[in-house]
Amino acid sequence: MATPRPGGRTARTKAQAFEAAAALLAERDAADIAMTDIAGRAGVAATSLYRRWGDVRSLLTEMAVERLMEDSPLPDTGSLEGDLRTWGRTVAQSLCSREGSAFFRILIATAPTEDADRVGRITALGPRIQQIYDLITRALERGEPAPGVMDVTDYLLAPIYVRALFGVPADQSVADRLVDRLLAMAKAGQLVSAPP
Amino acid sequence: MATPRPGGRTARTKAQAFEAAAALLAERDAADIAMTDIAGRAGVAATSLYRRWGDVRSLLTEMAVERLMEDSPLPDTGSLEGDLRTWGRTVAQSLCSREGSAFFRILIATAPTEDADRVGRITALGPRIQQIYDLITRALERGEPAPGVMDVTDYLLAPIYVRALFGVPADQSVADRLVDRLLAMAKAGQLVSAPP
DNA sequence: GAACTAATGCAAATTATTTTGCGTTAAGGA
DNA sequence: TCCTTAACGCAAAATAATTTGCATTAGTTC
Repeated sequence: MATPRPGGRTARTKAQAFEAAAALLAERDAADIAMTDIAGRAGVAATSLYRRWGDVRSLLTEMAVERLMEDSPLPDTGSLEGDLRTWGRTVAQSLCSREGSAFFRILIATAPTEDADRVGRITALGPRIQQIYDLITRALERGEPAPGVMDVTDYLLAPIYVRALFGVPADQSVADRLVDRLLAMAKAGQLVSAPP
Repeated sequence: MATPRPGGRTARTKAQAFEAAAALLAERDAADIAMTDIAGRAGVAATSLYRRWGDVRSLLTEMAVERLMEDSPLPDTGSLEGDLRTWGRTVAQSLCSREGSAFFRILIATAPTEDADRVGRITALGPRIQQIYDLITRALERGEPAPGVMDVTDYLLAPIYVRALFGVPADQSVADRLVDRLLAMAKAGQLVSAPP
């Protein structure tokens, strides 16, 4: 039978490969990174990488997803405003750093275009959507009025994403302003407040 | 002296190459397109393409920029609301089509990460920013109150871009709703109205 | 700690990509 | 029309990327 071995050596190889990939991505463009380069810096045979990931794209994508998820955990401040503010700042800081921006762009660049891919593309957006959903659900459970998931996506996440993609700096004040306006719109009753 | 020859044959080669590139991009992922493939479909020698564009990335980028600019011309309806609505619909339709989405992702994927690049990355965003600027300037000259360029970017362009990138469909009603809320915010005085 | 085998490394073979040299075609100006 | 030469096509050479076969290492189970 085929018994998988996630232990010791395998995990070490993956860690080395991901670290090398991240380092290379920090110094040059994704399109200029070859499997050979990653193998060389990681101190690993290129054959191993080919056998495990098939091609550079897959390796880079997997690495980027893993790294991006490590950042921006879900806060719990007790109020929607506090949660959104904290989360917005974290996301902005994570994505607009040089590293975060590169990871994010990798996800978009490598997302397949085909039909089955829609799932793949949403994968990149998905986890954050889930976080938004959780924040809103908690607010509604507390009895607070809250905007819909798509509203938060449109008016908080999207502006941050666009800044990250195009290299426009986004500090805390930018995130704060976005949150302020989102909440103002929600209070003015302009956004749909759909309970889960 | 080196006299450039943009005429006949040169233009034809470029047109054939771009058409082939666009066709290939419609059926497979950008990373799976080789210079050889484009040359083959275009009925052109690969050497010519290498000599002119250097690599596949440059060719695809140049093509995508050209094609994206052909769409979404600047409207002039006489009112800011009308202009924004028309323009928003056009941009949404252009970017969220299968083809437009692929072109747009190419721009982001191939934009260099380095320092000098900031210019390069903004290139993709730039033309639309200019359009926004023009719309707003016209409105202010008519005496209409108008939001700032970054406001339109954040609340109209960014949501559309994010939908395009992640494959979320965006029809006219989505664009219309975004415009409505943007204008509502502007009227409520929440947005900075900075004259040029 | 011995047997089993997934995962790795290494070298050679294979395939794909990119460059180079040179003859040919055709645009642009006289 | 004729001349000049930019842009092209073709074939061969040079590089780079990927695959394959086999020996070796080291988790995992018993």
